[in-house]
Amino acid sequence: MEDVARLAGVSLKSVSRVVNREPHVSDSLRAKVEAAISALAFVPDAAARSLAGSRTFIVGLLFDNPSPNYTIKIQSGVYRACVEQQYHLRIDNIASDLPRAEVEAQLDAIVRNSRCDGFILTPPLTDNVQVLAFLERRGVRYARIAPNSELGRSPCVAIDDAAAGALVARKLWALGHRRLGVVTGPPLHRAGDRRRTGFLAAIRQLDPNLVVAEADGLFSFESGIAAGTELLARDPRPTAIFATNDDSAAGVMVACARAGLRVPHDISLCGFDDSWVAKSVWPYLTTIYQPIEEMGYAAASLLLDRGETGDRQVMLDFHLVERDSLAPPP
Amino acid sequence: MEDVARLAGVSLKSVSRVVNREPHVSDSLRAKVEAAISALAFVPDAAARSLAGSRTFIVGLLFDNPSPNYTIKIQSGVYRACVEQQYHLRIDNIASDLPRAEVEAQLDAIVRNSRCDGFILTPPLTDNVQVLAFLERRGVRYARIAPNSELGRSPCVAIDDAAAGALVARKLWALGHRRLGVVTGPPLHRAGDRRRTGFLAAIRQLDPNLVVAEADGLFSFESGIAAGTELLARDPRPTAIFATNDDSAAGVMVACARAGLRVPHDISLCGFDDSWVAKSVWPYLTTIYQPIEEMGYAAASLLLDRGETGDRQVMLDFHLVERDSLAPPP
DNA sequence: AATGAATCAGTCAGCGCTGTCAAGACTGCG
DNA sequence: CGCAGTCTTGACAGCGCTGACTGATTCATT
Repeated sequence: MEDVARLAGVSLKSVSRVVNREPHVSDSLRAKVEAAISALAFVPDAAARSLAGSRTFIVGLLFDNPSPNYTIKIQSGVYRACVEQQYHLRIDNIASDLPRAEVEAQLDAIVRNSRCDGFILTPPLTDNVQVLAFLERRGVRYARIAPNSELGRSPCVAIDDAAAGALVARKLWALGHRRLGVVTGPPLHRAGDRRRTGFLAAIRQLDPNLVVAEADGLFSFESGIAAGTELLARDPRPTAIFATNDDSAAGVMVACARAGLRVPHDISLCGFDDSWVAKSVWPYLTTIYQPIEEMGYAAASLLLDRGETGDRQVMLDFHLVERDSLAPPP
Repeated sequence: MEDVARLAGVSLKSVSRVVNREPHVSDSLRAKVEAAISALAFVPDAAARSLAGSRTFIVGLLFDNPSPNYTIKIQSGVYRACVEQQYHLRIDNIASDLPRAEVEAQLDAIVRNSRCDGFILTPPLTDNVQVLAFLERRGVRYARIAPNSELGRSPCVAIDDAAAGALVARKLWALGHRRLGVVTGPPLHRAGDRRRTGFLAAIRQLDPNLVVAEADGLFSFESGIAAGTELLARDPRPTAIFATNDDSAAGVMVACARAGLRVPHDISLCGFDDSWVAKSVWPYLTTIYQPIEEMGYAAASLLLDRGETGDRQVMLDFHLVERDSLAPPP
């Protein structure tokens, strides 16, 4: 930095000002310093910056019980935002299904050790009030991905799960399906439940008397097989099933195959997530695309735009990815 | 740290010595300091440590074109090792299929910005000679995961892919299969090729005259469908197929279903990786388990045990996970 | 024209550690 | 017993930056 200052003919502090984009710097000075910086390929020392200043230039990404596909996408989005803003990314796992004290101990260790400037919370952590309270008590900034409670409490990014569920409902209806089934998500997964209620509400609007068959799933492949089997045993048998995530949809597909039913000829199937499984099954799964990578990116941006932009809540778009698992009823 | 020193009645430097496990520290002093440290729940400041010392306590994990399942497992292993050794983990993606200069530019930025104490390379980066040379030129330590060339060049961890291929061969043989097929991996994937050649060599040993049918795959689901379809069209049709990774095995399974063949009753199928797909298909896939998480852990340990243990090359165990896709020939 | 407020640039201490050097307390050996 | 060599501890500078402060201008206001 000293070299930069000397080359630009200014003080150390001025270089620091330019690097940190501080206000009250004249254009001419900024230009001189920037020229010197690029001439010398100067890279500020992160350690010194965080030692001297209060920021650490590290963003912490907190996962709990991560599912690979989801995790990797979130991570890459957050990473992209970090690179853009010259931040570093730190990943931490935490087990939130332990007793309260232990969860706090883990968090405490992470917060103390990492000294992150802020954290990004993913589901189901994102709805864990205990975690939120802890972070707030410590005065740590955080942004939440796909929260389903206390939206206004902190910056967060999500999609409208209910509207997405409704979109699926209208799509199946438009194809002519009138005997419908839904595979639910885990009891505590609020987003999953919103997909379901959005779906049901849209159907109710289309035909108040239509009863939709429901079977409990856990967002896993195995639970999908079980739920699918259960649904296929109903009389009348559904002609279309909406599984509220892709993994359980893949399970339903297996249940169909075992029941001798061809997708989509005999039965239509729609998933949710557009995760990697959607293209690891045959036929390829029609599903709702969630911009997971974008959500990570948006959350990190929210966290790093130090309150400058007013918009603390970002709703992202979803859409239906039409592949090969939907057709009119037989 | 000052508080710790005061409480223990020693100098700052002595606390530093204990924290850094430096030699020539008496037991009594160490005990005093450790007591004070835990009494005050002292956590050394990473920024100050790296500013004052030469180390940064950061490990960089480099990915190129990551596949979610693999990535997440490697990452969690590396993470575990980092936590144990009080290191931080930094993740970086690099696109290695660009022109040489651009690859170097990316690496340069990462190395300069992150100031990592060392890097961990994953495939296919792990075999990229250009990257290795760059890192060495910069004097940066690195460890490689699953390399397939120049093993002695740096610390690395791998499994014996050829032996694993041979294990599959003997297993299928023992079940009575004599008409065999193999789905290969991408042309440049050395580990995949070693699985294949290990398999072929073992078969040749069992019966020098037996010809194994081969079809090209790319480690993807889609390529597995194509390769499977091709193999099933052969005359005589194989009674058992070895796909050199799980994704392509899942594709083969679809090809079987489309050909009206039931796995494992009509045809046996074995994958490789024991990735998450292996339990997202029906029937569950019999496959070779690779300790991917352990590989990450071992690589990080290798990197952080600053040359103290002599063993610079770690071979990890694999094993056959017997699930439901193997049976005697019909 | 005089006053206060805002803008721009600089000085310097110090963030919390570790490396270097040095001094004192031992040890073993002739 | 004395001396060199080793072990154990401490004092102190300084790593590369930024925050707080200060002074010199310029601008807006009455």
